[in-house]
Amino acid sequence: MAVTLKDISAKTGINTCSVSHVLNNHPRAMELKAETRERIRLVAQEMGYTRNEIARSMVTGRNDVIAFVSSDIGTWEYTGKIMSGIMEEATQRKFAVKVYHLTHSTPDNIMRQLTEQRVAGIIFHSDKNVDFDFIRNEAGKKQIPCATVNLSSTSAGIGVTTDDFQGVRDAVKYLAGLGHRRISYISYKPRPQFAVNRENGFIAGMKEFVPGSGKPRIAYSIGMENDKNEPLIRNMLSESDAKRPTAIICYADYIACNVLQIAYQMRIEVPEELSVIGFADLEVAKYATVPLTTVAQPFEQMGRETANMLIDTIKNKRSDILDKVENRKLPVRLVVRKSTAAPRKCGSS
Amino acid sequence: MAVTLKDISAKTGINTCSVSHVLNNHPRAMELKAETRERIRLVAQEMGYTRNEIARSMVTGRNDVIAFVSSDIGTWEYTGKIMSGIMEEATQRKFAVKVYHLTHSTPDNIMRQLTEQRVAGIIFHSDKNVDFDFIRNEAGKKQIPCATVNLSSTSAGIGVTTDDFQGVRDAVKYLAGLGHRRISYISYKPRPQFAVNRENGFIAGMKEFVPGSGKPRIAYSIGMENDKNEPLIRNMLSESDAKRPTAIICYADYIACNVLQIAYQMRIEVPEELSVIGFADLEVAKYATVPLTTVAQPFEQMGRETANMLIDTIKNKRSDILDKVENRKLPVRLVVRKSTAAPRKCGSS
DNA sequence: ATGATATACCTAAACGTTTAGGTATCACAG
DNA sequence: CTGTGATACCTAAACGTTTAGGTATATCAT
Repeated sequence: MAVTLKDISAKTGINTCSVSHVLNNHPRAMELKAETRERIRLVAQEMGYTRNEIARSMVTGRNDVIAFVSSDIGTWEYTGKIMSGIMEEATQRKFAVKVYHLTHSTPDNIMRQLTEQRVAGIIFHSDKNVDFDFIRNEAGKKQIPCATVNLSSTSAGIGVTTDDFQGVRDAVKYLAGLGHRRISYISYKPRPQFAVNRENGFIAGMKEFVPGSGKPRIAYSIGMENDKNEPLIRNMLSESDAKRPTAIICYADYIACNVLQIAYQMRIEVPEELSVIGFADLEVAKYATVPLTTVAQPFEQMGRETANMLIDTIKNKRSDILDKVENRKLPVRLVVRKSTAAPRKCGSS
Repeated sequence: MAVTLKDISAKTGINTCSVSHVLNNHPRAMELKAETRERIRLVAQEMGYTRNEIARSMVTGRNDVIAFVSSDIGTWEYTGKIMSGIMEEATQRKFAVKVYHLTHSTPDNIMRQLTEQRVAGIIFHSDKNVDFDFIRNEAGKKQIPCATVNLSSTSAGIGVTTDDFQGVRDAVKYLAGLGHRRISYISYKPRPQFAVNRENGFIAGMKEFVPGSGKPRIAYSIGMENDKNEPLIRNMLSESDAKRPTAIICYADYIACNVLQIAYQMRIEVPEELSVIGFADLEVAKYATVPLTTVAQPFEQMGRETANMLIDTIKNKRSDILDKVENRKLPVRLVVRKSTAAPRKCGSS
């Protein structure tokens, strides 16, 4: 169907391998007359030749494709940002990206596809740690480099996350600076690694910046669904004025939005009577009716750096490098919007 | 490196092609003794054989990969949902999905990659119509089936969108049913096809359900950035009580959120004094402080149906089918939340 | 006239499959 | 004891590249 080197060879009278050399700018193409080279290029152009990467892959044994395996495509908005970062880096380094959705397939099924298709490396991304171990082990056996992104697992390998600890600690510092002392934190119940890190950031921040504030006040959400958090938050905001927190930090923007919703229903004004801080900086933060102060995670950069590390590993592929451990924690940044202010009673106003 | 058919052949003493037949459950495998088949399978298992799809692709001339080409990865939250739908359908039909980001590359560069990598079909997705024509033409020349998703272009080909007209018309109908008569609409200035369709839905709805309401009130936003719409909206809400709209329908959820923000700043209560309706049903709609009534688009379904149509085309590949025109408009659904209610003055309350 | 060197090409083989066709052995009918 | 058909395999070639090596001709010094 498509034009092949053989077709060009037939038309120019030059053998396929010389044609190949010319069209790939292989050094050996220099052995041919400049005029011949020109003629080959011209004919290739005219006939609409595009090289067959599949055939090329077969003979070179390389396949410049990385796999992005995720359980969260279409679930969380940030997954798209991570992908965008991966794509940027991959494109720049001449790698293509294939996507695999864990939800539509079992891990072993995906692992089979990945090996059959001879992907050069795997980037894994999931909000559940469980699936990963299987993929990581299998990839290890098959010598396929593997990295994780936004997955703060404790297991070995290469991976990129954000500095969750620092993020919440910074938030506490900022609130303390505004004069807040009764700060509560909403954490996440199953306590995956990232939730633990954020929680520890809160505890450390309170100890450091609000000394003498006693036992840190932490409540546990059990998930993102809107209604699940309502009792928890309502309870938190129903305390007497003297005990009620003047600020709440949430482990996620969505939870912070829930707080805003319930505060609104309870006629508690934000930020005058209550400051609220989220985590992630999703669109909901910008578009909340009172725009949300939040800890912004650099999702695109996470994607870029993960792809970068993975492709490095692929390119220096040696078995010892497959066992390398490198975890990068990218710094996060507090974005101050309108949901935070100095507390009413104690302070300047 | 990896185990090949030849290795299995060597170990079992059976030639590669018979081994191939067995491992692919090819009918001709039946020519072998059951015992031999078992032995081959066992050895393959033991040696950890996984077939090389690259080699297979080369000899069969097929490559079960579809390309998702988008300019919006990481830009709009719904892109992930569309992808998820595509992946679901593709996985089920044994196709892999490669992703290409228009932003990190030029259209002709991407088109070259697509042909070099011999993808079987292309799904195109962009908020700008421009890029598409080039890709569509080139794909046409190369006989690569091509479909669009969420791109209401007027050009030929296969594509899936939502029924934008119906969506806004339904929204008007619903508001009219609540007793609203002064309904304004915020449209989008460059007026791409989808914006025109939604606008026409508004005009038709007003004519049908709010007869005698005069010239439809339409304002034009010039984009999504928060600050760009503020003067427009502020202006709209600053009219005297007798003239101010009691309801605003927006062409997008983000704009509706802007309306909520500004209404809040202006102390106009939603929904008591103002009803607001968005379009898309993104996360911001659920998490707005007053959860937003909006027209929900079935993004995942769009993805599924697009992939479905594309793969059908790939499988019956004949040149005449490449010119087929099929545009599906999926129905949308009004999701009523808390940003809409009967207007205060005229009506039940 | 001989050999060395450079120039401008060409050939053969390989990558790992699949496809289409071929063959050796045996049982059994006539 | 010849021919037919089934059984259980095997061989050769192809897909489109790339890699490594080979060769024919011309040029020039000795």
